[in-house]
Amino acid sequence: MVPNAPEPPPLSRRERQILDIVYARANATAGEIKALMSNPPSDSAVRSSLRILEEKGHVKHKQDGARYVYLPTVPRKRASRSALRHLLHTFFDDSAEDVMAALLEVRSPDEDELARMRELIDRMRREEKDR
Amino acid sequence: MVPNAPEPPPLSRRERQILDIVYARANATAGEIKALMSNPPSDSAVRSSLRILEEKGHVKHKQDGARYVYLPTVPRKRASRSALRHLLHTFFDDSAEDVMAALLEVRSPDEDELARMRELIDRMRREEKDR
DNA sequence: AATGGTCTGCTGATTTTTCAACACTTTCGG
DNA sequence: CCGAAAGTGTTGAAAAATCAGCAGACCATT
Repeated sequence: MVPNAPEPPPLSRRERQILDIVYARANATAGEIKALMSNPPSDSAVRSSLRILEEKGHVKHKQDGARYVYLPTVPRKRASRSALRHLLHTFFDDSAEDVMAALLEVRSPDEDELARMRELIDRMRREEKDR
Repeated sequence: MVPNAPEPPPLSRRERQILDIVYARANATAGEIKALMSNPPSDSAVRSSLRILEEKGHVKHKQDGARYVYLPTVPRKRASRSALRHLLHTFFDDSAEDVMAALLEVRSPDEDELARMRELIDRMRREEKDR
């Protein structure tokens, strides 16, 4: 048993799928979530899973007329950093450089985006110099 | 129903945890996997899950004396690109630049690593110019 | 008011996942 | 050689996940 040892993911398969859709969209109704699924279960199955996600604290809902709009409880930014850390550790030996290489390969950014990415690095280097 | 709509993750919670450990280490015995888990189940529970992962085709084993050493069937590089794409889509609206910003924040690379990352970008820019 | 469509909440049946006990085999150390 | 430790393979029970049917509520239209 090792400190910081991985716990199993907290969400089941369907829960994970649904929460990912909610994060990708920023918010979603049950109907929207269902429409975004390939081979979706019934309406009520989607709704049951959302209710469980809410009980577990991963989403909350706002009333929109008669409908519920579901939102993630953990802000996207925070969840994204956590997911990124997990990715770094699992597949990239915690190396930022290796993720970057993969990123460039996967996304093939255009000239403008490359320039902006370069500027992010330069800005951080400047900040490190000021330290 | 939308083209490229997300499927639920193919692995259950415990399966996911175990496969992530196998990827992080490159290979592992059942005993090693168990040792790396917080609050692990019994030996035989870990082994059962590994056997199911193997039946599902996610890992294979090599015999090492009396012991099995488990390896991922999908190469780490390929799995990492797939995971990165999913991360991009779920949390970053498919923006490489946004992932980079998160990466810099999460990892706080040192001067050497920043320089190497910058060089990756510059190399890609050169390649784009040659196109 | 009646009707149809869309929604929520609940429930129990079914399926999947998780688990550990146990039998057996192999390896290691005294 | 023997016993203990470490390993594999199997199995069935318990727990968790998944599902859809259904009742009722809400909204829009006729």
